[in-house]
Amino acid sequence: MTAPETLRTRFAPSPTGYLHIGGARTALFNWLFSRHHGGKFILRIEDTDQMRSTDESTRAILDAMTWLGLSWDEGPIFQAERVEIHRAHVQRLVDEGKAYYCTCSQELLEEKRKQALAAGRKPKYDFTCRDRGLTRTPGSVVRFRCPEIGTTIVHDLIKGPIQFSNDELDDLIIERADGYPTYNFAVVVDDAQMGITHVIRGDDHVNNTPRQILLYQALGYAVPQFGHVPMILGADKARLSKRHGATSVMAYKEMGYLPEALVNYLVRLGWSHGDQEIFTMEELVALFDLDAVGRSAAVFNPEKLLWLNQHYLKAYPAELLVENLKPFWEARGYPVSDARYSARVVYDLQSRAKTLVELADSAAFYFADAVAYEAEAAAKFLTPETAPQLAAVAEALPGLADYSREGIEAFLRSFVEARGIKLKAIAQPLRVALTGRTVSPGIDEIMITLGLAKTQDRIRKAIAFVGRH
RNA sequence: GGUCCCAUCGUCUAGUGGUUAGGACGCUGGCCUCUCACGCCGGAAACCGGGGUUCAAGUCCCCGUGGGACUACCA
Repeated sequence: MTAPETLRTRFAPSPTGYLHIGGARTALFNWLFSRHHGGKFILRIEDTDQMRSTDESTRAILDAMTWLGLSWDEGPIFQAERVEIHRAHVQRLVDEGKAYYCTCSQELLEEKRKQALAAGRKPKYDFTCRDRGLTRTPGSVVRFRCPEIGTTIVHDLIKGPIQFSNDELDDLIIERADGYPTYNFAVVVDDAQMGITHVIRGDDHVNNTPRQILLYQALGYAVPQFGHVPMILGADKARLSKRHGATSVMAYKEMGYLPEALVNYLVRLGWSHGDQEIFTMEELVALFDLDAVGRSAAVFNPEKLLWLNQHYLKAYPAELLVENLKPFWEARGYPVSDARYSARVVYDLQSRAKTLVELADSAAFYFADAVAYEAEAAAKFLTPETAPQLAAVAEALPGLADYSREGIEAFLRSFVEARGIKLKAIAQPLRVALTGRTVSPGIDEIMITLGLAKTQDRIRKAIAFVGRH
């Protein structure tokens, strides 16, 4: 009796750039799928393109995955380190007559492709070298002998069965002249050897799948299950790219997005659970499965991501948000040594910001030594008429029995009542005195966070400011 | 050109033969209110087209149309 095989998924990016939105969603789906089913998630770096692969890209991808919370159980495994294994597999196919050497030049091939296209024929390899019985020579490549008859069916977990006629397929190159395997061959060998049971990837790979299935069969390996997730498009319905705005996961971190928001946004692109919009990671692990993944492409909608970010921002415990804010505050030179004060600041601001950047920007007045008054605000509210009122407030404040939000609120109400003025007649001058601006958190909130001393000090400085103008 | 995939509000989506076609973002009217947010209540907004099948079709089938992917010695 054999134990049930553990489910194994993988994410296999090529290190030719940062981790982008589409790749992140593919990784997320793989991660969630394996977690949901108690399987393993493997990370493999497909770096067989020696020209375009870089270590920086590898690092950037790993960083982005870590930031998103997509931990891997095995790897990273570097495909380029496995070339000997790939070559051995190629050799096996050659020995078994399932693959052959080809010496057609790229130029000639390109020429023939053009001609075929111009003549309205399908541009596939013309079998020139197929039965020449060539051996390895400098510059030769290895081609897979693809069956010319029969059909190959991809039983896609998301799209259902997809049928391909084998004669549509090609004698694809499996080993390049430089001795490195091509993508379609390396994935098959690696996925087979790593025991990948479920290949979940972008649906730009569906047309590769029948060739890969044929390779699995030629190699005598079990064919895994496939699930092709739809693409992510830009607003113009074209494949998402830089011209649609930020596509790098880490760019979103820098723009002040929370990983929870990005994950939540990404998972809803193509997957749903009834009407639910907000999911914790735990919920996702419990709920996610391929049967609820849609088949159609989705347009990336930055507004909704922003809304989710705002949602997480206001739902986050202030103390935790302080940690996320650190790099942004440091970049602005705020003195943030007092953790309690920082948390109070965040508490005041978190329902008023859509990103960490916005939050950090709006926190400036809390950390400034001297309030910088906006010209218009000062002109309108820091006047000889309001100065006496401000003075009266500053004077009364120390006598407050209850220096709390409620206490301050009550004080201000009785203050304006006694003077027969509206609350806003004192609130706006106070706001400008305290923050320099006409838009800010509530007066009571600010006064609490700032504390009595700073509050009085700022009011007095505002009065002095009036005297000077 | 060929092969393959896809098609519900502007966008993300629910829907699994019988619904006033639901939710969310965005937009918008109002309420709350010391400003700004938050929050709450309301509104406009969709089944690509044409044929079938069926008593009944957004849901099933076919054909169009539109979009996308692939068609490399990239992955």
